[in-house]
Amino acid sequence: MSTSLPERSLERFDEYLRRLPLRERKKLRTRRAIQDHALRLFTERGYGATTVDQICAAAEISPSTFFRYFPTKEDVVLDDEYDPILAEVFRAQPPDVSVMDALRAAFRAVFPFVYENEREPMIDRVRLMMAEPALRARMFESMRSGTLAVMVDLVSERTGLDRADMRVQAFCWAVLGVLHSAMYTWLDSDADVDLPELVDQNLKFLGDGLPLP
Amino acid sequence: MSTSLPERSLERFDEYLRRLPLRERKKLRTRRAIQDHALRLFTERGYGATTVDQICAAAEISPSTFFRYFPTKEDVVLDDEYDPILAEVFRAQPPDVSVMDALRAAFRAVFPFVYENEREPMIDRVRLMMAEPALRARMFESMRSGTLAVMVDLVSERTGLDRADMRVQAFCWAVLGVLHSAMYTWLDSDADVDLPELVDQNLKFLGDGLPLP
DNA sequence: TCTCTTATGAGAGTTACTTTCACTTCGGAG
DNA sequence: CTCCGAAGTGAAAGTAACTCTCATAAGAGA
Repeated sequence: MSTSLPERSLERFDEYLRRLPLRERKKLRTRRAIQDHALRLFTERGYGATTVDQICAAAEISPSTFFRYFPTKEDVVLDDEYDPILAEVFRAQPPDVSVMDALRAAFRAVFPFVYENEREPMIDRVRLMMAEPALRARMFESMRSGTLAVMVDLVSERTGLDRADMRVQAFCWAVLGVLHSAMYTWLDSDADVDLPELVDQNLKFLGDGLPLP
Repeated sequence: MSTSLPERSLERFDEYLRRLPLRERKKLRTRRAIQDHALRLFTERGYGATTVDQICAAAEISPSTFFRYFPTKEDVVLDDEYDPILAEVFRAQPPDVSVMDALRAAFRAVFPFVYENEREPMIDRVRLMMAEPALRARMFESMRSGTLAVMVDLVSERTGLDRADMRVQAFCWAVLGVLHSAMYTWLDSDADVDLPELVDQNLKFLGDGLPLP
């Protein structure tokens, strides 16, 4: 297995691996190898121009193994798993904090996490997702079934409203909307501005009723 | 060509056709035939279970013709073209009307239009889009590059703000979010409630700053 | 060391989509 | 009316993303 890969915080990762049974260790390593090689090939020669077979050759696995790890080629790029953190921080907010402010606190906690730990690969990934229509669409679908569902849980829980209540749904969908907005704005600035800060501003602006001149 | 199709306001359509040169007429008829047969097959046996070849057989065309009319199988279901109406009504609003209220007026004008004219096929289409993840994702992408872009134009035009201004982007993305919310709520009620009304309520709620108890 | 479970690889098959090329048909100019 | 160019169409072969099946190999537990 080639070692000329971008190594996203390798020490921490290996330390984490050491505690797992060998089988799990190999699985995680394979999974990560596929992702790393795929991301590298995508940025090198483009998403559409890279075939699954090429990724497999680079990662030294068979195509059947590829699809055992990732149901589709698109899923290699989409690897969010930050929703639990979001939920945890949100629930830890004292009850007198408003829903929007609790959400802002939660995002302030979750975004810096991914932002600091693997900044460059994340920028590559987001840039890739925005560049490829198919990936953009998949990311939306992923956020809809993931982040949105979590937010609906949290908001209905905190307000006592039904999950199906129009206000809960509208609130969460609007938040999802400005999250997308923040990501686009962030990318347009070439990741120059601070993403957590941007998200926070967007949420505040949303809570203020989107006042325009 | 079979005539046992759901006939969406056929008289009006034929009247419209009569004014076009023969070539355009045939093209539109072929296009519509593909869509009708596809939608019928999709609802009968499911989206994934229907192959393009089956659609072609039903519409009596060749697969190459199919892809000449629709770049992908998904595009058969996505056939929005209401953004111009939205823009027109929005621009017709007097300058003292707020951005959000102008938008509400625009949506009140555009939604009843599609809603009244082809109610049943539209419900089928939306239901299909929501049921199939791939279609959901594509619809988002379509609204992002279509409706959202139009809204950004309109809002920046009316406020004098730059299109890239964070407030313009956040505003439009939030609106797009609650639009999605309204569609989901609508479908959950089995299209029982009034969609235009639902959209209007959502926009008002958004403009009020999403007040939760 | 010997099973038993589970990950993997090989290969064939399906389907969405692409590309090319020859054929037909329509619309207009003379 | 007729011919000519443009445009729609179909047949067929090709690519790539998946899917399925089955045989093999490698870790886990006794």
